[in-house]
Amino acid sequence: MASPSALTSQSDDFPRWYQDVVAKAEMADNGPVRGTMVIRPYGYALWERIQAEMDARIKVAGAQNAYFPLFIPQSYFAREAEHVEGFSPELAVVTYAGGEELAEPVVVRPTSETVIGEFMAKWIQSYRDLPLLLNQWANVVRWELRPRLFLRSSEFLWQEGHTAHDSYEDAAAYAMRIHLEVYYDFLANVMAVPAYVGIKSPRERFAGAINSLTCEGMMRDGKALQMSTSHELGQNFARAFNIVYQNESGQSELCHTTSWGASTRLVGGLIMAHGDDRGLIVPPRLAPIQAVIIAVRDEPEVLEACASIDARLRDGGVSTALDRGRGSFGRRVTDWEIKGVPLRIEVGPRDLAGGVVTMVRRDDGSKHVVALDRLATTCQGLLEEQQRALFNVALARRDDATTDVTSVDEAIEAAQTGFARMAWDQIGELGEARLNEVAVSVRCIQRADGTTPVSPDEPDLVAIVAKSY
RNA sequence: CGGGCUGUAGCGCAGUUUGGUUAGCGCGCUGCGUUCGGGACGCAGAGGUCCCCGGUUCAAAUCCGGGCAGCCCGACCA
Repeated sequence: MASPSALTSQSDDFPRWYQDVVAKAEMADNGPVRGTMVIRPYGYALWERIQAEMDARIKVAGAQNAYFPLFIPQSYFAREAEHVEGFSPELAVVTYAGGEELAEPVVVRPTSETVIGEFMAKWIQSYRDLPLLLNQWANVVRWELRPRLFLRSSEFLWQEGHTAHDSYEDAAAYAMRIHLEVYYDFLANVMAVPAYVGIKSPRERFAGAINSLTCEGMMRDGKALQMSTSHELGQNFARAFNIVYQNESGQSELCHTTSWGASTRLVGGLIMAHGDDRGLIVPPRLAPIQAVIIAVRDEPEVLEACASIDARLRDGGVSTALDRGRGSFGRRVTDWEIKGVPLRIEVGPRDLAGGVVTMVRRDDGSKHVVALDRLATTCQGLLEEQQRALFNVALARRDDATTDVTSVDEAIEAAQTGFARMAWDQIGELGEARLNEVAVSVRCIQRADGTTPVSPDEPDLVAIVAKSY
């Protein structure tokens, strides 16, 4: 049955729908300074889940967490020409502190290649010190003129990995490993987002990198969102910061470095990749609350039953919330739907009389009457099914909205509603410029089988073309 | 940087043209009661430097001058 809508519908006005979800699911607010963001507890809980899953994968890949300063000497940026050029428009610079003008202005980090490079140079002496694999969880500042909560804010949270290796091959292999085993794996298996993987065109590459790997997700309005990046920095930063090591025969050599990151933008991606007209849809493996137990009535027997169901589910490893029946049923249901909780467990007098509860999946709204003695296993089963279904639905949607084309004009047309796929060598620099003129871009370049190439010079590569956030 | 628009309760707005008693409305909020299987309702309440400064006037949210802030479009940047 159609209920009066709490949100602007996606088809009506997608950006407005997004803002409504962020506000009504209590995820974030605008901060007092334009472009800043207050992340509210529910939004932060989602970020903490993202952090936990990615951090575990990062550690499996061998990197260790560390922390570097927020303030970076301005002179550091000048050392790598492309890097400084790329970042200077969005730098926030402190020129006055401690009651006086600073002798050297201090940059608020937009990314940490430079400071970390400085310290890598200090810590690396010998080939025995390599590879050096670091990661940090931090906030960064990139001054934004057109901010949007989670997607583009002047300050945001992220993870940035920085590594140094003794060879180009080792560095490239590590960047690829992070790209696939941390980011792609997390996106596919936790966030249920089937990302297109590939490398960035030279034009879209990170400032200072020799190659950038990317995971591009399709949002429900058909636009692309870059969900992670992994960069091969070659010897650019090693040269700028003198990151050298002695090889086995005693000669000094420059390191090869990488950097890679994913940010709170992923929360925005989560909203737009799965959300529907009823609000957010959180995949069960990511959900801070996997099941909400709703007391249909605020009555002692019902509340008691809810408390015992809650305890049993927690014992069974399900993270739960308990809704104690204050306020109207419909309103409470709607509020939990907006928050995207995967499973709603309704417990009312009618259920209890029959020795059952009613479970409702968030993704398809299907109702399941479940006997009390099969609570935990059924709950687990429905969560797992929903996790799979979300990925499969997103994959089908992505493939349906991806059109193979043979000309730039066709690519532009396809990009109005989805993605276009086209031979990379048929686009060329000129074609890419024409795309950019109409706010369409080459999101990534991949092999025909969809895997990530190691260089843009491989033959027969295809480009994924779309509008983007 | 150019053009357009807007600042009134937590949010969204009306009122300003034509100055006039106590500045309203919707949502939200507080209390009580009835409700509760898909966004409930009644009654009673709380909440305002009408962006700021100055001027005109018996009287300014309203008229005049100056300032500040924000939004949209364009340009720039990626």
